[in-house]
Amino acid sequence: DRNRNIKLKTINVTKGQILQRSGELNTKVFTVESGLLRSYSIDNKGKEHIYMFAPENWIITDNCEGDIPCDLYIDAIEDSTITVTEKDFTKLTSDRKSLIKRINVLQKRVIMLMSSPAVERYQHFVETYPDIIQRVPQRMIASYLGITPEALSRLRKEISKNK
Amino acid sequence: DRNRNIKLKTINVTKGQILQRSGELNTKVFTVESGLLRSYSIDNKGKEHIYMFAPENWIITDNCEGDIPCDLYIDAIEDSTITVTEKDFTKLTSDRKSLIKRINVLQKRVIMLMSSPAVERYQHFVETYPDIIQRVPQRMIASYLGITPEALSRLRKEISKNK
DNA sequence: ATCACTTCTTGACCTAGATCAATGCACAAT
DNA sequence: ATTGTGCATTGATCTAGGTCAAGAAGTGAT
Repeated sequence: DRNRNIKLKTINVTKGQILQRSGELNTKVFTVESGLLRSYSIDNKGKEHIYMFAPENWIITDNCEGDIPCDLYIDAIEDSTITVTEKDFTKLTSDRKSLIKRINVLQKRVIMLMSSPAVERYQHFVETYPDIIQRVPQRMIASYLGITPEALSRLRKEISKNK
Repeated sequence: DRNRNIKLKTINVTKGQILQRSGELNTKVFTVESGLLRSYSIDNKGKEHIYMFAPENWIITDNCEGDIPCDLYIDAIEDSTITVTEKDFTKLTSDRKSLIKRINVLQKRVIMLMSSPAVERYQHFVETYPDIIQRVPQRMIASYLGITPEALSRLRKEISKNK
């Protein structure tokens, strides 16, 4: 059984209780036995963006790797009973690792789509995939960012003006 | 080695060549040796939305399960050399299955955030998680959908008017 | 019962980004 | 050279959804 080597405990939490904060290092995974948890990020204007809800039998965690600080807060929307397990990074197959990395990228993308304006999404894309920019037409970058080619053209102009 | 039992072949594709269409059943995973692929969806107005780029060493696939039709098109942005493997659903651990299911949900969410207006995202949410609606305040639903509580209130009113 | 607190709703106004249409530009084919 | 054809840019206008502010209605604590 895959849980043989990871610590596991069951705890009760009350509505509103925070289990994890953004910026913390964290290696915990929460499985909801009963109740309801949520994970969310807070943007630079202080606005909350819910990433997921976790009712009975769902698993909720920030998909951050070992030494990278979390992006998400996790708290209880209802009084809940949950089991807490530690992620065991040493046991990950390379295959699982790449799935987790993929989830990570998607997590960031979802949060950015909800909380960042097009300019920031573009800048983040440029920093993260500088090589891709050189290789694909701008309209495809626009399509990836979720905006029109016209909008991308204008915001690029704006960026270049400001420096 | 995890590839022992899955077919694997290397093929060359030319720029513009389509490897997979939305609506098809598909169990293939493409690994890019050289070149550049992309996956994308087409919304009901005929507009493309790029889900991901896959340059050298990236893996690209529609995360659809065995008998569910794909949402994504995959094609080549540059002439590319890729290896094709078949997904082997029989070999999945329950653990891997749940990771894949999670990626699936995220994939749908990213695409919807890029291509669907708030009303449709709300309706999709209601259909997918009818129980959650009952249990969380509306402002949290709004936060999950990426809109303000005011906007959600108004679009709900609009929906109820139209029936 | 009343006060405090929170959620939801509504209205007036604003803005990021979409849409539509025109123009310019590069590169390929003849 | 010239005629596409697809891409980027620019301008004018429009709209979905955001912001801000003010009620209304529910809920719990004293």
